[in-house]
Amino acid sequence: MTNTKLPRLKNLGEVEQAVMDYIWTQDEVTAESCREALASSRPMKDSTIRTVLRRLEEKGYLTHEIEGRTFVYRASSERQNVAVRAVKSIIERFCGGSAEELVLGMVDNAVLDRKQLERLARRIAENEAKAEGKSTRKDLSQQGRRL
Amino acid sequence: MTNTKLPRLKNLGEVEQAVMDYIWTQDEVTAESCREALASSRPMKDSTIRTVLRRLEEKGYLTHEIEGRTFVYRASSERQNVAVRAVKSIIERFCGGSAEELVLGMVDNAVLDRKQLERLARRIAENEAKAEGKSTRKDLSQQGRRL
DNA sequence: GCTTAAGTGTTACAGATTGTAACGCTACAA
DNA sequence: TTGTAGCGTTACAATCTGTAACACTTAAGC
Repeated sequence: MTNTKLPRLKNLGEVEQAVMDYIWTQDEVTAESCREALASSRPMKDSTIRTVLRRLEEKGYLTHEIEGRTFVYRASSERQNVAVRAVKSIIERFCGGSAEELVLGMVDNAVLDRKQLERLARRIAENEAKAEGKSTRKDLSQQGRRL
Repeated sequence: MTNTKLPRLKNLGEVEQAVMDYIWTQDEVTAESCREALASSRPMKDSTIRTVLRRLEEKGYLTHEIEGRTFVYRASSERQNVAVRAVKSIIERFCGGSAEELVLGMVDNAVLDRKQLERLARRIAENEAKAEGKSTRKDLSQQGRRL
């Protein structure tokens, strides 16, 4: 489980990506807040940004609720999960399914710090010990992480 | 260094991706070998696959040499590097540049095994000790890794 | 109640990307 | 010298993206 091969996320265009990048830094956005935020680097009419948002929702990146009569969008999954999902797909494609070498590569390429990695390993090992199977550990993603 | 923000790799279409996936499992391919390999899941005329290969080369994913009169393609960068690069871009986009939480997420999501992670950390720590700054450690990517 | 404005839905459209391939040219092999 | 393996050129439709106008709806103010 958690292993069901989800359909590959559709590619994002440049603007779409930019919008997602912004949204991932926010909790929620409206068309307007979004438009304003990107205005400097990317001026758009409001109908434009709304189209983009709608499309992103179609592609499964966003959901919206209606607040009053305003659409409030938020990233449909947590960033982390999207990230992990994306990485997963990379791992499948590039590394024949094994993440190990990838992480090594990340260290080699200074994407990840050796110390960080050690710390992670320790941290996980500890948690491992305590948790001992009861919490799926999935919940961790909810425990106020910054990611 | 190694940190120069390379231009975002262009998106790949479905077939393009499939072709790359295949090529990444090979050392080198020709249009024909490629076509055959994908034939079952994706029959293509040879002119088709050749167009795809050419486009992939344009996008910087492949290079070719001429052997006799045959184009021999190979992935332009090592898989690992491409993977790391891709992951890097994900990290930038999703995680504000920090890989740490991502890796945690990978563990949470069973992408990476806790044991693997520990092993990695150890392995790296050891290597670290020996290497002690002389080899950039970049070279490791050359040391006959399976990735 | 009527008017207005904020906010959504619908529709359009051009340019780029992708998948697919026919055709034509060139050079090596028989 | 003739077929043919293999490349180069060109095409074309479908889809994707960026961009936006315009029409519709409804809460709010007059």
